[in-house]
Amino acid sequence: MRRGHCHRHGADQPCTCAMGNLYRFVEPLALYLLKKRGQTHGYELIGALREQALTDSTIEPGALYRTLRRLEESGFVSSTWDIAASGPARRVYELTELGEQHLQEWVIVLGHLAESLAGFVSEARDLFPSTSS
Amino acid sequence: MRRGHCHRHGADQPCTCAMGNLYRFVEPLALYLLKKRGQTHGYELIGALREQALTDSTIEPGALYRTLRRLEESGFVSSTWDIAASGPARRVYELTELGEQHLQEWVIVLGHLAESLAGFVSEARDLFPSTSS
DNA sequence: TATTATAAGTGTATAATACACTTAGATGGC
DNA sequence: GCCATCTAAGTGTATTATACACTTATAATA
Repeated sequence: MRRGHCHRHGADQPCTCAMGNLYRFVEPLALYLLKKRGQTHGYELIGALREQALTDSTIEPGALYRTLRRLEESGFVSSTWDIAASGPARRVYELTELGEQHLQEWVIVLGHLAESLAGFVSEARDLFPSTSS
Repeated sequence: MRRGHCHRHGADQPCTCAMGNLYRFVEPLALYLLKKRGQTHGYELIGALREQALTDSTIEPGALYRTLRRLEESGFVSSTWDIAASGPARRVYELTELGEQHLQEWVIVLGHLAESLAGFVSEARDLFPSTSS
């Protein structure tokens, strides 16, 4: 997306697309959804991510599938093929013990980030004269 | 930095370095500092960024200099050379009108992100049994 | 039989970061 | 005068994350 032009969300208000590539937090979101749902497959997570996204950009299927692959290589999730269900075979993922720990680490890191961002936003707002009232 | 190993912050608690490449928010931080300080040069901003960083990783000189260059190409800042001061010549930056608007957009976007992150962290914490008490 | 929904990807370009390295002016110690 | 150090502004290049398009294949439905 070219900076300053967002065709998806219009010109009503600035959105992450128009600000360049913002981190989408695919990894912690995937770990969180796996923890919450127990077992799931990628395609189902794609739907869940449409409602969970932390920015106003949606997370792409490609990004999710690659992230799941990497999480498995790192030992944070394990997968098995489900060929019993109707439709194409599903690769069913599950959090490992290590993955649970990793999610908890993400929660700590993102907690700090949320606080820092809130503080920054508050300080930055003070630099501009209030337009309301 | 290899994931899971942070030589800078030790093993006391998870840090952004060990979680992979997290967005460092160099652009909004630079815009904010320029708004706050009026006129500054890159080297001074590097020092300021050491105290303002939103993650526990410091922002690198290389990233800042490239960001300032890009901001100028986009018309968000303007620069002039200061050869009067002692030492090597300084490229002195200043926010433009467009840059002020862009900073305000960043504040809106990061405000939303801070809220989303705080909500996510809160929901994720609920998935783990409390260890305290 | 053709279309659509489901499911899991790959290809490839751009963008952000990580770490190392370079260039060059000024200052202070010897 | 010479060398180390501080100041200032970069560049080189590899890795990681994202963006968007595209492919493959199974099953259900019209």
